Order: sequence, then structure tokens, then C-alpha cells
Amino acid sequence: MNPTVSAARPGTIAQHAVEALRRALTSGELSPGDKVRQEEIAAALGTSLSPVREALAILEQEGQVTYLPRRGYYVTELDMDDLREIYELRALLEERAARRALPLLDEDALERVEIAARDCVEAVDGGDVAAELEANRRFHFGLLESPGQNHTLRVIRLLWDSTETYRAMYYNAPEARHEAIEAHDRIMDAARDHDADRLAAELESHRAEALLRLERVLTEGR
Amino acid sequence: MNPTVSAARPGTIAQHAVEALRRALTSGELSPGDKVRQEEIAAALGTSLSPVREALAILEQEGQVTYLPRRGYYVTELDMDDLREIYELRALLEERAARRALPLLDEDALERVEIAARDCVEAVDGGDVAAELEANRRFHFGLLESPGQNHTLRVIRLLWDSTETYRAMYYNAPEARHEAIEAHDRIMDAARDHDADRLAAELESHRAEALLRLERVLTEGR
DNA sequence: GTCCTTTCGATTTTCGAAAATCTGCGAGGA
DNA sequence: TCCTCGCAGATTTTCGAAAATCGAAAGGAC
Repeated sequence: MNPTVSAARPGTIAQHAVEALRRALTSGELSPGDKVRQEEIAAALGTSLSPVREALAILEQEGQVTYLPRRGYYVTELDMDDLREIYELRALLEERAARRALPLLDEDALERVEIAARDCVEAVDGGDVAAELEANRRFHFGLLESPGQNHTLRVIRLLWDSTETYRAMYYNAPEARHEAIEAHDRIMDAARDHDADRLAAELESHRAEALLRLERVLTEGR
Repeated sequence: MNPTVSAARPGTIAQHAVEALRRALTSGELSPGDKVRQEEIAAALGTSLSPVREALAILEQEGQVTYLPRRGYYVTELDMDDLREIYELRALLEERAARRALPLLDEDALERVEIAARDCVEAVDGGDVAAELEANRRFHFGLLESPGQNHTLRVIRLLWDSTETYRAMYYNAPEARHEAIEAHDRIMDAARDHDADRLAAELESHRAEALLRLERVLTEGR
């Protein structure tokens, strides 16, 4: 009935903690190698340790933090080899998923992707990295979602999750974000034309570009 | 000093709970669709709820249990379409991983795989499904492990984890287990010869056989 | 008879504190 | 000087109980 009242009912505190930690990771509050102090997080969220711990257990499975028993959780550090491997896996799985999904994309689905693309533009203009990351995901997964690919998408999502921290790093460069927008246009075109080969090629070059930028960020950052 | 006493010192209680839950899943104590009562598990392990919850959060990420906020955890149910999709993904990723690892396998690595194969035989003879599952994993991952494939293996492990419950189901049939042993011999031969094409083909037929048996178990079980 | 509300026991979720373990530092000895 | 040992504070891990929520049964109202 009342949208403003019922809005404040998403899930558990643990889920809230997962989201908060994700934000901390993408905003740079937590950087690769940092130790994650449970009490600190709990205090910042105004909760006890239990939900924080559950959230960390989840993020550990996603590869965003690394767990050392009785020593705590640390923000996962990836080197260029890790990123390359993950991007190769993504290439393999995403091309396959995109080719399967493309013929099944109806006007509705394309519409949603289009909206996601626009949200990307908006987020870039507003300089909102978090919103950009979210809309970017919506864009890419919108192209892949199709019946019978749930597990494939779960795996791809895992790969995205484990590199989210680093993706956020290069999105801080404005020119990278603008270039991503243009790539999205080309991808969108190919999707609208239902041209699988072109779509695959555009997605590949989009990924390759991202990897290249990551390399730059990583080598100069160190 | 005392091996029986000092044996109980691997990790945290939460990790212990993960293993216990895995055992319950593969032994059939917990079947697909079952609700997992936290208190029940905690009582069985003689612990409080916190470690159980953490364990469940981990298994949820692996896909072995499904979480419904404020309603609890349920053992994940997979249908034939799910299993087919997961096996296709495995085929894609494992062939790639095997081809990359094969040239890098040294005598030591092959030795470890050989031992795993023997442990499989032993477990089959002893009728120990849990030991068979463990040795079987050691066998297959021993062929894939190689530098620069950590993330690939992480993904493959995820795919194995999410079907572990079902793999345990068909390993209850003795003829399936003996057939697996023979397949392992052929796979081992190909690996020793460093014949990538033959290895890939043998792995593929091993997987296809497993999927076929799963189909039988699933259709008659229902 | 059907639909809606109320209530109760069961279960999940969160808390706050106790217990266990780790890290860093400084004293004592080679 | 370098190393080992052991203590003190910080941090993680686990516990036991309180709070919140859910599902189902019971009780009306129409």
C-alpha cells in the first residue's frame, strides 16, 4: 500500500553488511591487502559481530576477501596474472553465454539493456562510480540472461565479483568511463541487429580494453 | 605426542561444521529439498549456532544449500537441466584446464594422481562412498592443477561442489563405481603418454557417462 | 463456506560477553 | 648483535540468551 513505509524492509542485517562491505571495497575505503577489522565494521554499521562475520564468509567465497583462520580477513590482492586469467575465463564463458542468449532476447529484454546503458551514461556524467558499476553490470548481464543459463551466469557473476575492487579502480579515470560508454553503444547496436559475431567481437574488445587499463593502473600504482 | 588427541587441531569450529555438513549432504542424511535446522546441526556437533550459520553461508555460496531470508536454509534441488548445464560448463573448463596442465605435469604430479587412482579402487572395494568421493576429486584435480590456473580451478571446484550431493547418489551403485575405476585407468594412460587429445576424449566420455547415470537416478527416483 | 485477523510455538537472527588465539615488544641469554 | 621466550593488549572465535520473525492453527465476520 504505502511505498515509502514498506520500502525499509529489504533483508537481514547480514545482507546489509555484505552491501556495506562491497561499497567499502569499491569506494576505496578498503584497499587490496588491507586487514578487515570486524569490530571496526560492526561499529560503523551499528551492529554486533555476528552479521559482519557472516558477510565476510560470503565475500570470501566470492574471492573479494581472503581468510586466514584465527588471523582475520584481508582484502584480496590480485596481480596482473590473476586478472588476465580471470578475463580469459570471462571471455570464454561470456561469449558462449551471449551467443546463446542473443536469439532469445525479446524487445523487453533489449529495452532493459538500453535503460541500463542510459543509466551508465547518467552515472558517468554525475561522476558516481558506484552507480556506474551497478548499471554496467545490469547492462552486461542483461545481454546474457536467458533461460537455462542460470549456472553459467552464477559463474560469470563470481568472476565479476572477484574483480570488482579492481574494476572500481580504473573507473575512477574519466576517459575510461567515456570509452566504456562508446563501447556499450557498439555492443547495443550489434545486439539490436542480432548479429552474434559482431556482438562477440565488440564484447571481446570491450574486455580487452578494460584489461589494458587495469594493467596501466596496476603497474603505475605499484 | 598423542596422535588421537592432537589430531583434533585443524581449524575453527566453523570449518569443522562445513565438513560435517558436507558429510551429511553426501551421506544422504540431508536430501535435496530438506530444511536444514540450525539448532539440530548445532546440537549434533555440540556447538552453538554461530559456527553453523557461518558454515551454511559458505555452503550457500557453493550452491549446496539455498537460503531464504528469515526462513532458513534448504538443501538445493537440481533437475536434469541444471545438471546438464553444469556438466557442459565442466566440459568446457576442464578440457581447457587439462590441455594446459598436461605438458606441465611432472613425474611427481603423475605419481600423486596414480596414488589417488589407487585410493579410489580401495574406497570402492571397501564400499566407502565418502572416501571414494574424496579420492576421485584428488584424481581429477591432480590432472588439472598447474601454475596460473588457480582461478580456473576455483570455478571448476565450485561446479563440483554444487553437484556433490548428486554425485554421491549415483556412487551408491556399485557398477557405476567400478566403471569409474576403469575410466580412470584409461585417463591415466593418456596422461602418462602426454596425449592431450586422447586425455580430453577420455575425460569427456567419463563425464558423459556420469551424466547418463545421474539421469537414470533422477528419473527413477522421482 | 470463505476470507481475514489474532495468537502461539518454533525458528531464525542478532546481541553482548566470555574464551581462545594471535601479534608485537622487551627481557634475558648465547 | 642476534635469538628465544614469555607477557600484555588487541583481535578473532564461540557461546548462551534475548529479540525478531515466521507458519500454522484458532477464532470470528461476512
